[in-house]
Amino acid sequence: MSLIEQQLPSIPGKRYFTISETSGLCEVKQHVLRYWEQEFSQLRPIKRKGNRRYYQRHDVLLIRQIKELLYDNGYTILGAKQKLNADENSKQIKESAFKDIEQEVQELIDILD
DNA sequence: CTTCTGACA
DNA sequence: TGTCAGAA
Repeated sequence: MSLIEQQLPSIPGKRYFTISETSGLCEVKQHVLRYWEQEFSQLRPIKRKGNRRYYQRHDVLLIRQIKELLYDNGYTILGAKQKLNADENSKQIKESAFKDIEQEVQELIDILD
């Protein structure tokens, strides 16, 4: 989406990534990743044996997005949270709007038949 | 050897 | 956010 995102290493075709790999993939320190996990409810890597974190592609993408908001567009953590929640809401709104239109189209089709 | 938690600067 | 200790 943004210029900086293009510069980060592309995500390998693996399913899970250790915190070490994720840190490298996103260029965000490990302890920061753990901290963000407390701040952003959207960020929830699955935990396995020994409480080790395993991140998936969407986690990596989310982290990159958060990093972009925080480091590149001077958002505060609170602002970034609100931004992400707003995006999530508009996404849901668009989805429900799509369903409504889909419904109306179907009704028009029925009328034409 | 890597990662985790908790504590403290 | 950075760093360290001690455990797993």
